[in-house]
Amino acid sequence: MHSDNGNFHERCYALLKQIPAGKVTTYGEIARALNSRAYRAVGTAMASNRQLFAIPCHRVVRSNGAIGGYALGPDKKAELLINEGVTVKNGRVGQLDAVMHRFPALPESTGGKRYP
DNA sequence: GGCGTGACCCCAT
DNA sequence: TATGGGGCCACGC
Repeated sequence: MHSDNGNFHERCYALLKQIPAGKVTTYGEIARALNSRAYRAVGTAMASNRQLFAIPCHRVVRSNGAIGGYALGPDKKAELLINEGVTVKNGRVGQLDAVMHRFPALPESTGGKRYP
């Protein structure tokens, strides 16, 4: 149709902006929110992010609770999360379920099947 | 046009 | 609780 709204990357950024402070999400969750399995591409999008201050990519952690990677280093990422109120211990997020942010379902995927 | 890479995820041991 | 192996997708060269 008209256009795909740019790139898959931009959609990830849009979701990141919807994450409030004190909350975090996972790469897989973002891919899920986009109804895709491109968890790998999500990470690539973060790595491609040049606006660390505009896009809170530091609020994205691994689904296993690990901090993950960061352009300024994982240590800096943990510090930012702690500064926002997220409990980080030994480079891992505590109670990830408690700080996990949930995204709304996509309008085109509402109601029926998801993956064929 | 095709191939390798990567801020990953899941399961089995 | 760690560790290893296999699989998935979008992007750049």
